[in-house]
Amino acid sequence: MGRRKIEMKMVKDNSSRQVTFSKRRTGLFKKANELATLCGAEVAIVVFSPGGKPFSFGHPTVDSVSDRFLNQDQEVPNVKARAGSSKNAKVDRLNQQLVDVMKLLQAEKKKAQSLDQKAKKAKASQTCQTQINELSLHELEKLKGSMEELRENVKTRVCEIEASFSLLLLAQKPIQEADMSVTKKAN
Amino acid sequence: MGRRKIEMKMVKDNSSRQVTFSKRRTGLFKKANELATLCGAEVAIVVFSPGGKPFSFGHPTVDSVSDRFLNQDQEVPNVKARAGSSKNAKVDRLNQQLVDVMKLLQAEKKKAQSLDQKAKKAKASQTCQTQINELSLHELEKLKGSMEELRENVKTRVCEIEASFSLLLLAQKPIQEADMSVTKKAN
DNA sequence: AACTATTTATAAGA
DNA sequence: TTCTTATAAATAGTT
Repeated sequence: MGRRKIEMKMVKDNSSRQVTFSKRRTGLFKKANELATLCGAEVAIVVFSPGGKPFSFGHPTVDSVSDRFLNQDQEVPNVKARAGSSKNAKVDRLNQQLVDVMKLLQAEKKKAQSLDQKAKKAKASQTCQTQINELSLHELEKLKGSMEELRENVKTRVCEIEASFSLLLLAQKPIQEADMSVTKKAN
Repeated sequence: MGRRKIEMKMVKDNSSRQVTFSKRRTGLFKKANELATLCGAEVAIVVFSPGGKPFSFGHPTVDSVSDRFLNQDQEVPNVKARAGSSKNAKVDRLNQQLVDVMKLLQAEKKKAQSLDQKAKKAKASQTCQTQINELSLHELEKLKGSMEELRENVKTRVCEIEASFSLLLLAQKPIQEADMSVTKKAN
């Protein structure tokens, strides 16, 4: 959008690139502001310059928007049980694992509920100092264990899903590059 | 930028506002993509439409960028050129959601660790009956909350993955249906 | 969803 | 860096 049309490739010259970045970042944030103003939309943008400096724009704030994004409550989508008719075994496998995770979560939910109840009981009998002290400590330990267990279980499941997903991607892109973007840091 | 200049105020007409949102959101994401491409910058955008539907753009991914933003101190990750305008948008989306889950687990893990430490502290000061009684009860409540939060977050993520997965399955079917199954519920 | 008259963004240049 | 300006790109209103 200027004197000349430019190719959509990385600007080679370091200095020009910095200039382009500044101008375009300004433009991007302006556009974002207009979108928010005109449409009443919530917008959050985070940008790192080629030099690694962070910039952000948020309406109302970066945090509020990203929070909303991360905690999107969604109802449970109906599981399309297409496993039987599928031609793709890998897909079926992935699907099955998702079901497994759901079951796992259900189980953990029950477990957590019983822990909740015990916690409430403990709180109710708070008047009895000594007893509750020991009890709550006990529950604390159990809760800790439960939490670690839950964390481990979910982590395992996610790893499994991830592995199958990589397979799936590879199957869909026979000659293309492996999807490194999925790679996670191991815990 | 059109037939007429418009005031920078909320568009009143509901229908026009939706149209404006669609057009401008597209433009915003395109600009973001250009910024990332031309300058090698990392960009993450999250937008909620006036109707509450979430949209996002990330280069390399929303999560990698927001993560870097939140933990500003890490080294510069290499930018795997992975534009949001990829051919296989559905796969990209699913891919990203998997990354999301991993990120979530990381966060929860950290949280759980800090809770563990507090629990240990509580245990260490067990000698002081009254104090520990109150403290452990407090931690018990926090653990409970944390656990519920973890459970909810994971559930949500799994739902999202499942939704995208349904999409993927549909996309693989010869007779493709519109991907309404992935439509997010307005908040 | 396409079209186009205009406005806006911006690549070069100063 | 900031400003100027010729031109490319985005888009508001229309069909």
